[in-house]
Parts: sequence; structure tokens; C-alpha cells
Amino acid sequence: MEERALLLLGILMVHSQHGYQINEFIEMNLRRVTDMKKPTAYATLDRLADEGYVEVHTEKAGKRPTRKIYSITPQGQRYFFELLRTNLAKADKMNFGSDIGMMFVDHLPYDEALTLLDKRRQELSLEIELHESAPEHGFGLGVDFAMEHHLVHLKADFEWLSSVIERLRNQLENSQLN
Amino acid sequence: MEERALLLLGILMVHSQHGYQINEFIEMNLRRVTDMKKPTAYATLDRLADEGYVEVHTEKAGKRPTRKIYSITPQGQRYFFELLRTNLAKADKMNFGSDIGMMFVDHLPYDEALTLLDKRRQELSLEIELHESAPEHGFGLGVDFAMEHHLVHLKADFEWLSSVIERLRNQLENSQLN
DNA sequence: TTTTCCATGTAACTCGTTACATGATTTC
DNA sequence: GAAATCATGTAACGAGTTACATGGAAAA
Repeated sequence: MEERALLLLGILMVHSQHGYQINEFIEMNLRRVTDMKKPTAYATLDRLADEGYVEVHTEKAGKRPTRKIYSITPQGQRYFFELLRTNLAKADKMNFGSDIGMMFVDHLPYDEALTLLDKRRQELSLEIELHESAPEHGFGLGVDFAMEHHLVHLKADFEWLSSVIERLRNQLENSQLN
Repeated sequence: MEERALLLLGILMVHSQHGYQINEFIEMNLRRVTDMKKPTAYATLDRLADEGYVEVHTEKAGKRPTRKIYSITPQGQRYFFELLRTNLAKADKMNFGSDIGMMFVDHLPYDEALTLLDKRRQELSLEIELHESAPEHGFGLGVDFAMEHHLVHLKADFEWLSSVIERLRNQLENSQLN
């Protein structure tokens, strides 16, 4: 929740923009970092406006639909820094939905489990490729760090999954010796 | 949503239990893997009962409050395997709240950013220690894999964070040469 | 005797998503 | 003439959390 606010305020720290522009920017550049959807962005911007953290002024440019341009206020900047500090100092609480399935792998025969996990590994490696082949968009150090962070976890996941698959294969071979 | 169901059905695959027991088990053993809360468990169990995946029969043991004992039905077992297969084959979509702050590190002076990130790293290393010093509870291969998975990501995060801190320190030193 | 344990829940709320609505305008 | 783009939203729903309620029994 505060993360959505932090993201929007951070974007507005660079320069004032209207909602459509912000959403487009997120869609094109930050999809790996956030999954915030358009209606959430619009709603959050309105909320931030109500709370005095952003200012709105409408603009009618040419024949295009009326835009609402959001600018960050001084209070908004203070709030941004507050959110930023707590965010940077706090570790993510990680929990992975796939761990729940993993706990029960032993309920499936090894070969079926291996097939499923291999599919998952392929999906993962595809995502890693996509990530690595993505163009460098030179928005400063921080954005690079964030992207790198994401990639680090994808790779760690891949390595771990591979080792799980290997160990299950060994189990399969051992069980076939009987 | 289906993960909560998978978890509960998986627990009931071992043996029939009442809600309190299930919640206690989660609380004591699976807190690293799931964050499901009590009311969610009770509600999900009721839902699974409505859908015919589990059967309920009440039991009055001694002077203790009446228990509702949940048993998995044949349909429930089929549903369990269905959920298990899709869960195992699907990679987690990872997104980390801390990446949003990270994107904007450059808005803070290096030394302040370093202080905040160091705090976060300490928090992380504490969590890793806790994880490693936790006793082995011999519930089969799968549970061990899941725990290992969690630890792998904690460590990857720690390593990455350390490298970020190091690079920021270099930046700080370089900027002080002026 | 007060607190903790057992055992179950409910009600209100929060955060977010999905699907849809609007209407003009430019591109195919 | 149809489809995509620009620009904004709303309404309904979903999943889960928090805080609270209940009430007897055992432990401190």
C-alpha cells in the first residue's frame, strides 16, 4: 500500500505528469519491479491528492482528452523521503507460493514430479533470458540495482530448482535399483 | 487462494485433524513457508467442506470444547493432486516491495542510504541465523526442500545487498575525492 | 484469582483486481 | 469504417487481515 504511494511519489519527484503517462511508464519500464494496475494508480493518485501530498491541475492540450497533471507538494516530498527511508531499511518478508506444493512432492511418483518441475524450470529460464536480453534504460543507479535484484532471485531460484531436480533424479535411480 | 486450500488439504492428507490442531501445526512448524492466519484457515476449511472436499464430524473429548474434525474426501484427494500438479509446475511471480525504494536510492546522500541498507542487512542476517539454527523436523523430503528454498533466497538477498552496499561505499569514496 | 490454554468463529475493513464505461481522435 | 490510442475512471468482487467475542478449564 505505502509501496504504491512511494512508487508514484518517486515518479513524480522526477517531474509532474498525468496519470496516463505514469501508467504507460510503469507498463513499459517497471513491469518487472511492480505489478500495480491502472485503476490502482489512478485511485492512489487521487488519495494522495486528498491527503495533500500531490497537487492536481487539469490541462487541455490540443484536441486530446483533458489531462490531470499531478505534481508533488512539499509535504509530498517529505512523505516520499519518509516512505523511502522505511522501505530501504526494511527487509522483504519473502514467501513463495510454490513452497506449499514443494512440501508435498513426496505424494507424487518421482518421475511425475520431475516432469512438473522441469516445466517450471523451463518457464524460469525463459524469464531469465527475457530479463537479460532487455535493453538498458539509463535511469540511474537505483533502477539498475532493482532490476539486478530481481535477476539475482530468478537465478538463485533456477539454481536451487536444478539441484532439487538432480536430487530427485538420484532418488528415482536409487528406487529403481530394487 | 488455491494455495491455502492446497496447504490445508495437504495437511489433511497425512491424517484427519481439527482446526485448532492445524493452526497450531502451522504456527509451530510452517511459519517460514506460509503466513496464513487462523481465521483464514477456519474459513477455508468450511469452504472446502461446502465444496465436498473435506468431511466434518464433531467430537466431544472429555471436558474440552467441542472439536470439528476434518477429513479429506476422495474428491478432496483428487482436488489435492490437481492443485499440487499446477503448483509444482508453475514458477512464482516474484516481486519485492523493497525494489521500489531501491529504485530511488539516488535521492538520498550515499552515507544515509548506506546506514539504512546496513540496518536491513542486519535484519536479514538475523533471519538467516534463526533459520539455520532451527531444529530439523523430519517431515519428509518436500518440507526440507521448501525450507531450503526459503533459505536460498534469504542468502541470495544477503549477498546481493552486500554487493550493493559495497558499490555504494565506492561511490561515496569517489565522491569524497572531489 | 488472574492469566493462559482450548476451540471456534464473526464483522468490519483493507487493499487490490477485473471488467466495464465513456468519448473523442487518429491510424489502418 | 473499424480498430487502436488517448485519458479518465466506476462498480463489483475477492482474498485476506485485524480485532473482537465466547466460554469453560487448567495453570500460575
